[in-house]
Amino acid sequence: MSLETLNLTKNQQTVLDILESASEPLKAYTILFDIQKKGIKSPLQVYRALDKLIEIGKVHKIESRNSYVACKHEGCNAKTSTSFLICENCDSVTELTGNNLISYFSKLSEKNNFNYKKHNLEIFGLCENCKIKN
Amino acid sequence: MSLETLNLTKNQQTVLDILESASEPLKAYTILFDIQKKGIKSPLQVYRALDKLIEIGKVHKIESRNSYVACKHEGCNAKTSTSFLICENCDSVTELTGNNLISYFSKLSEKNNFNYKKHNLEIFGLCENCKIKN
DNA sequence: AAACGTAATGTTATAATATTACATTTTAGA
DNA sequence: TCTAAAATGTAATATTATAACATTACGTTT
Repeated sequence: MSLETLNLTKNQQTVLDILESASEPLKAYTILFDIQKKGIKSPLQVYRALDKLIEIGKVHKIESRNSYVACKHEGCNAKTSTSFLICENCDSVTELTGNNLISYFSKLSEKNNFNYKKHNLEIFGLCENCKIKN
Repeated sequence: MSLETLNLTKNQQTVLDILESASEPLKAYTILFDIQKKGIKSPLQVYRALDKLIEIGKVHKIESRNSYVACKHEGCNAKTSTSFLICENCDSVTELTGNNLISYFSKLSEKNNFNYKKHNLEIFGLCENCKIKN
């Protein structure tokens, strides 16, 4: 269970490596293009690796952009819920963590007679660097 | 400017009608299939109508599902930001409104040195009906 | 070691979602 | 009525993602 984060397969490790070395979220076909020299030839190989990495919480998907980002948090609990600050200028992404959001959304859901399970939050704006420049 | 919400074109009205009569979000190609008898033949016609309807706030996109939902609020201010409760069982969607979320997210962004512009929030769980059944 | 079970892989094809390009028509407003 | 902006029609194509199925890798049980 906890070991599965350690035992990545070659394809999974290859995909994770490229995501971890990227400064912004990558698209699946960008990943595919970038690692074809490492033996990954088909989209499906990338998507399967991504699926697994997402499942174990090492990678998150940015839904509104169809792109994928490596999680920087040790033992990230965001296997299901994710919260991001996304810079509209440079496309950099910061992941928000902690349980405050979850409890806030749980209460909000309750008020609407809704049983909270998980969430995706994407906040768009300008990151610190780009605020200064613009 | 404010008139444009009243003067929908035929294609726009056709797409809006089908979204308004649906009980859950629809996908673009589902819309296309459903209204081919009304003279809309190509994906582009649907996407253009959707673009316009989204622009004026009559329709919102559910990013994580590539689907589209009609807004039930008069003069919805969610032209850019949207917040949804999405039932994982029946796919029904409730839109959250009000400025509480926006101010909450603005403050949260500030704390992270981020300049808030807009957001997408998707909360997944069980709606009132499905809570009871399950 | 041999057989087995499970997860992962490789490969081809295809499905599903969305946009580009460009010629034409409609519409609202001066 | 003229005109500029918006919308339309049509074909082609780009982008994102999955289905189907045969094969391989590898740990576990005999």
